[in-house]
Amino acid sequence: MLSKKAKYAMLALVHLAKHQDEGPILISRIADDEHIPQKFLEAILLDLKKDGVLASKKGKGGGYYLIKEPNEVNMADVMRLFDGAIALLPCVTYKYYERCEECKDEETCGIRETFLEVRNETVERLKSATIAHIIATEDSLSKKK
Amino acid sequence: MLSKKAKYAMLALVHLAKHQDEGPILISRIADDEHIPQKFLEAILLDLKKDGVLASKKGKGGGYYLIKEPNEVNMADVMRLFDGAIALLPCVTYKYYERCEECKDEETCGIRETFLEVRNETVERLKSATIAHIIATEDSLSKKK
DNA sequence: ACAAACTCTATAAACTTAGTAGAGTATTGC
DNA sequence: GCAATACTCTACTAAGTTTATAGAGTTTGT
Repeated sequence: MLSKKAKYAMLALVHLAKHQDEGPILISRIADDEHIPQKFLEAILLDLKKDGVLASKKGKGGGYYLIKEPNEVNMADVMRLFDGAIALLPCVTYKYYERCEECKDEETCGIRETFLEVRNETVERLKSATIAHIIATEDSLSKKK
Repeated sequence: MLSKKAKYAMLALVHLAKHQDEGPILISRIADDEHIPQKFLEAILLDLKKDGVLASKKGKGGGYYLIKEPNEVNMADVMRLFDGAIALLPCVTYKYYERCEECKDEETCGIRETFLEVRNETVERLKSATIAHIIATEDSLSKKK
């Protein structure tokens, strides 16, 4: 399962993209609008800033804003930032690779092969899910309704 | 991430399928061969028994054995049994459905839509990953090597 | 100077995971 | 019938993670 952190981060990013033309957005506003505990959100936005997705301005008129284009920020990266690996087994991750202690032969492990395929599909799908794509999806879902 | 329970369950099931012709298999043998803590494995096999995948025999000559065909047992079911939902968001699961507290409108949520697609792909892939399929994969990987 | 607003550190409750201990129950072989 | 074998059940626990909260600190604009 996605952590609350990752989920909140995604909501905040979509919010920031939607209000990109309004200058810096207050943490308190995002927290209110998206129903996220403010103090918790502060830490999340800070992480996104350290990761180079957002920037902030202090003092009056301050707030957070996107510094990447909405089509350059994808859910795979967000998920990795907050929840670590996307794969369901440590032996099929790239960045977080870890051998399974109980594994006899990784190269011929059928379970590994299965979860490698799942991982690849998921990563591909999440990479194509950019903020821009999510907003477009929401527009299209709204029209149908 | 997959829990150890689910991983161990998969290893045990593959083991049982491979030795299906030898009658009941001892917990201790599976634990030794697959490098799984025995006491932990006992609980896992019991769960699989309650779920109707395995049966057991007590006393001398006893042990566990498959009562479903290897092509009828898939990793989606195993994962659901031990780890709950396969989906990454509670709002896109069928059996474990839960509304996201912070969600404004589920029907038009772009994040939900993304993770619904991921879920569907993953479930499909894991359903096709039966024990029989995993063993066949291992055979084919061994030959390549 | 002062208020606004982000930043940083510390702490904690609740929950989950992974595993252990030990007594209990059923079955087989002799 | 009895001893050995092997699964079953209940209870417990250590460690780690998640989801926060509290409060002091720092920077900026006017």
